Amino acid sequence: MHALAAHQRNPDLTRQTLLQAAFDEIYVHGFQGARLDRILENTGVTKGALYHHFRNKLELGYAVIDEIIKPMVVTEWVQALADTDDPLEAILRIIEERRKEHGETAAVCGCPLNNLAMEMSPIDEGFRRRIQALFDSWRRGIASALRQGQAHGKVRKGIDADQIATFILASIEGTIGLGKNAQSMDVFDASFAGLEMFLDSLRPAAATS
Amino acid sequence: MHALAAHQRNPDLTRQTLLQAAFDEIYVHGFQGARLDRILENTGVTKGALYHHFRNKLELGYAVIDEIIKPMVVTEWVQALADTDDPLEAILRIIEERRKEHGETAAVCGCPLNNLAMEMSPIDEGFRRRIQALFDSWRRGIASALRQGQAHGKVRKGIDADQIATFILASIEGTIGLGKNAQSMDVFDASFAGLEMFLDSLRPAAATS
DNA sequence: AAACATACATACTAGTCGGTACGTAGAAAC
DNA sequence: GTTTCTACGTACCGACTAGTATGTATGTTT
Repeated sequence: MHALAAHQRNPDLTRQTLLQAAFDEIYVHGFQGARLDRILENTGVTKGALYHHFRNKLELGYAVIDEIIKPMVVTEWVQALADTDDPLEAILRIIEERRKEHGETAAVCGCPLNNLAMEMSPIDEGFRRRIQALFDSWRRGIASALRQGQAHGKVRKGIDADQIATFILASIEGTIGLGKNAQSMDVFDASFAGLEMFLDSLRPAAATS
Repeated sequence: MHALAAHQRNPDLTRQTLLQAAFDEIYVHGFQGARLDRILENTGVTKGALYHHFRNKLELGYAVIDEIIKPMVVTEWVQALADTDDPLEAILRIIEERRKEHGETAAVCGCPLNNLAMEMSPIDEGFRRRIQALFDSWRRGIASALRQGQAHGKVRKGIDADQIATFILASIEGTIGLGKNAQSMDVFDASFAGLEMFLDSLRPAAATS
């Protein structure tokens, strides 16, 4: 609360504070359930400031995707997979890292991108397109990592990297989603073990390491 | 619109009409985004009738899960899997059946149960518990079908049926979710092909059929 | 230091939406 | 046929909420 100092002036910080608070609010309540007043209360920013930086609620939502969620996908997944020789191991490692880092919140609130996808895709085309673009770059990141893995003999050559990447992404989101609903790590772990099994089945038959 | 005749009296029909319209409304807009006025407009039922049958919006939402969505899960999945010897083939068949039957709507709006799970799990415990119970029976249905498949030599014996069932369920929901966002069958098909591959990997090594 | 644009702050509004109060018509009971 | 309960119908309200109008302080330019 009151993250900004009393009467100092710092537009970039104000904007960033609003974006982060909006992300948190949307993360828990969804976009439609998000209340601007709650964002203002949590930041100490006034309504005038908010509407100075963003034209309306929808633009704020779009900005959250473009400036908060997109960098998350890029750094946590696309870049993290860019230079790996063993994508199958890397994917499992990233998931476990994220679980430790985000902790309880992620278990309860799930994946911010998928939440918005489920809520807004049928309702608002602007949201849908932005979200689809992110899922697409995420999927392409996995696919090119898989191809790199194939080149290094860590992944079977017979598989269609794009197809498998899509399924891996779907499995990850599904796993997070089930865990979010159950709010128990057991469900998440069970599904995660299945994913691990599937990824193992993508290894070349002979050489294991 | 105006699904009920002018001044005829039929409380059971009125209630059912409201439930179905509420389901449709929630399916598209989510529970928070659902508007009672729109439900009334689409049915021709008045507000007095609605509040005669349901105490408030939340109770209506609960009733939609208990009386509309739960039967869906039971008939379309639990019962459909109950008496099969080859669950892997059955799962693929059910998904394709559902795709043909529900058609465009399901592609755009996804899985009603998963939508509510993503939206309401962190917000309302009553929703969360009901949804979790449905996912649980769904998962148990898959697991017992897998065990039956193991008994009939259609599924490898080495696997943990409960674990794999959880992952299969997660993959299904993830696949539907990605397809919903992309609104193109290509994405759905790609992920579906991956699921098919995974299910194939669960077959016994030697005997194929 | 005057002029101007940016970055807020405050007060208010128009509209929406869940919910309620109250009335009434039809059906069942007696 | 009167009472009584169920099943609605109508009108309205209070709370909330996105958005706005307008004022003002701060930094920048010239």
